[in-house]
Amino acid sequence: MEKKCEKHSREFRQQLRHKGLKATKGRLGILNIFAREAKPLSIKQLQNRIGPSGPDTATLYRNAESLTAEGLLVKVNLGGKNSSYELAGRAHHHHLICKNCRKISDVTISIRPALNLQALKSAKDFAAVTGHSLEFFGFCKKCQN
Amino acid sequence: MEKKCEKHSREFRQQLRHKGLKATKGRLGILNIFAREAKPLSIKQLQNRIGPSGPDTATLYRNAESLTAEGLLVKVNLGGKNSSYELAGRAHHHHLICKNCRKISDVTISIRPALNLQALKSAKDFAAVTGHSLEFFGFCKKCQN
DNA sequence: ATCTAAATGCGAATTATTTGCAAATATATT
DNA sequence: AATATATTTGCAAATAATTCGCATTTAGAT
Repeated sequence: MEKKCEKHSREFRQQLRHKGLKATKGRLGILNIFAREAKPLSIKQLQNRIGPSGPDTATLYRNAESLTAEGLLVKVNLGGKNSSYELAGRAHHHHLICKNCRKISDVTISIRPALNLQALKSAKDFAAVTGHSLEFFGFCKKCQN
Repeated sequence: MEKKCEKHSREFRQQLRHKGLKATKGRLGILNIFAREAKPLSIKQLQNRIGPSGPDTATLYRNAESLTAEGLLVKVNLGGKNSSYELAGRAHHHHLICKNCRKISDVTISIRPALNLQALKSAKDFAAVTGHSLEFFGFCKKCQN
């Protein structure tokens, strides 16, 4: 497990350098957290995982932004009042959120490629559809009542 | 146009009463704004439309919440850092947002009914999928460059 | 080892949203 | 129409979420 972390770190270090971002301790820490937990995390959650020795809140925000801009993270839109992020590079997927306990499961949608096309056809004043945000809401088995 | 507004107001008044909410001047004003402008509006945008004589900010937030809870408004998730709302009761639709100028167009997706089902099948630890949020991003014709 | 642009910490500033409470008011009741 | 009462509102202040400015530090190039 120590090894796995280091393997990740090495990869992350390369990716960061490749994108022109410095491979700081803080950034590697952030990326490792996301690698360990394949779920969207808010800045606050990220901060809790990293602990008080980690980067300052402002730095976390700045890094979430720069890492997202460079495509190492993706911003996820879970409907709460704060943004969440997760590691990019995983297969394209969506989320299903329990409206009661906020548990999140990954979801894959086979008909997904057709969506952007349909959207573009449906809005005549648009020239391109570059992406979408699709999140599902419901109840997990524990919370069905 | 005066008449249309008043017709709306009468309907809204009934709906509010039916839901057990008082038909206050503020609420009718809010609903009329949303009726006039069939686009998602943030609290701040709503406030600008209503002007300084309208309800207090706190009241706008409270009403957005209560009207959403009772199903007269729907909360929309456009990825910004603040929530938007629009009038419920219109045909189910999604939005396409221009990443440059933030223009919003309505979008309808024919394969939509299949989505929730696919999501449920895809997440084995969930008992039900009750809804989803689907928004598209791209560039409008004016902003394609 | 040195240099430099990029990144960080810290505190303060914004922005977004919520809360407590007294005053106002929409409706049901008389 | 006047009254009673539970809801709603305004206001001010609290909290949460995010951003900014700037002096200091540091990763990576030389």
